[in-house]
Amino acid sequence: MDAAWQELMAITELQEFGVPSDGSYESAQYQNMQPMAPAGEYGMVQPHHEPVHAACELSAANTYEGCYSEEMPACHRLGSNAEATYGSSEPQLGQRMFPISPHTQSSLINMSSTNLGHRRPNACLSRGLGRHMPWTTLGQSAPVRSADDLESDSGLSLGSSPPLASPDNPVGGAPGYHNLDVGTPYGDCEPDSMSEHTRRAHVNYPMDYQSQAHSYLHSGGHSSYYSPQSSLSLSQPCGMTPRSAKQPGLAVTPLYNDMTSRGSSQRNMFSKPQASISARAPLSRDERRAMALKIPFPMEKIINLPVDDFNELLTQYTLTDNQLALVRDIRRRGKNKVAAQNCRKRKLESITHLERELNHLQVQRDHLVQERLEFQCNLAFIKCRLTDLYKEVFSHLRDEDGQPYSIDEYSLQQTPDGSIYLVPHSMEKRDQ
DNA sequence: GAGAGCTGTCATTGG
DNA sequence: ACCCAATGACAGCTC
Repeated sequence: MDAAWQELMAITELQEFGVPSDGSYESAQYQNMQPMAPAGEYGMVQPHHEPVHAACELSAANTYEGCYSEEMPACHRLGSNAEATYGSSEPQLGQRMFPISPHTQSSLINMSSTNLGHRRPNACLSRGLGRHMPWTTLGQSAPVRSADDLESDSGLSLGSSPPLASPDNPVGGAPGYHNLDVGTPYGDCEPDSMSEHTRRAHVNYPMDYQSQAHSYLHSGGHSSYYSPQSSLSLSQPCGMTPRSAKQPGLAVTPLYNDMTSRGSSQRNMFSKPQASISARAPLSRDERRAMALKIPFPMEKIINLPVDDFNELLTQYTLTDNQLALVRDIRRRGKNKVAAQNCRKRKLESITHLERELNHLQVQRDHLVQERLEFQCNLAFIKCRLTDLYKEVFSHLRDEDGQPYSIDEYSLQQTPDGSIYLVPHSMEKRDQ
């Protein structure tokens, strides 16, 4: 099964990425870019259209239907073949997802929203819901997995995690994520159960993400806010103010241009396509969600802005409830992710510190034990020496008759003023 | 295949 | 009441 899948995926990759005749997918992609038409309700549709157009033409009707199987058990899909499967084909999901017909999109969205089930109760089951995805490829069974299945997290720099959250998670405080229609957030045309596993797989297949992000960044992913020119304005400043973003026709891509390392790597994409491809980090689940919902500001701001600034930022845009819910979830998850990282770091540092302190105390204890032994030896030696001196003094003492004193009957005692007296033991007992 | 380690996420708690 | 940081617990993934 795995081998068969890898084979199939390999073919798909050829179809998807082998298009450019010059051998440079990036350049071909870029050159093929065309002014964007407003994406309308399908935020991601347009952005992903051009880059994979050829491939999609080839398989638009069956791309998604063809890439994943309905038959493999959900839990099974998490298996070892996931890398081959998702690494090569899943990332293309975001791309291929959009060029397809509205009907297919609706199906995808349904799939997405369906697949947003809460992880905790039954992650497997929730992932398994992907079975409802209308993608059946060439009648071949394959893991069904959403993009979010392949990756999660709202973080800016780190990998991903299992899906959860808001949209799919009723507990997550994102009520709008269920029963999503086409325009709703998490119904974002983006499958929602990407796992860390696949995220890492994407690292091995950066082309997929790269092309997706590329499409989004440079082909008017935020069609509502940006003009088609934005996709071609490679030399533009990366940052964009929210207000300017609101102005139609401005050539800016606010969402991810502003992102940390990821953003910069994307900016370099055209100058050094191959290098940046391999270096690019995959988009996280929340990033892709944000793109799908056309969130008009960068993840970095969503997560890092102080609450006041964040709220002010939100007031600068007219966001739907779903967008607001997503943004707040992204913020919550992003902050918590950083907090968890810091917490673990502190935990490790604490453990390291305690181990170091333990070692130090053990050394100190050993030293004190050794010192005690030395003191005990010295004390024993001094006691012996004192006994010898005592006996010697006694041996020189004589009574009126010139007879020596018996050490058993007398003892020498010293008074505070330094005087020494010979005291009979009988008197000692009486004094006591 | 089991287990350790890593990571993201959620729930909870306290400031 | 709300926000936030910290943290335990859980689950998925990689090695």
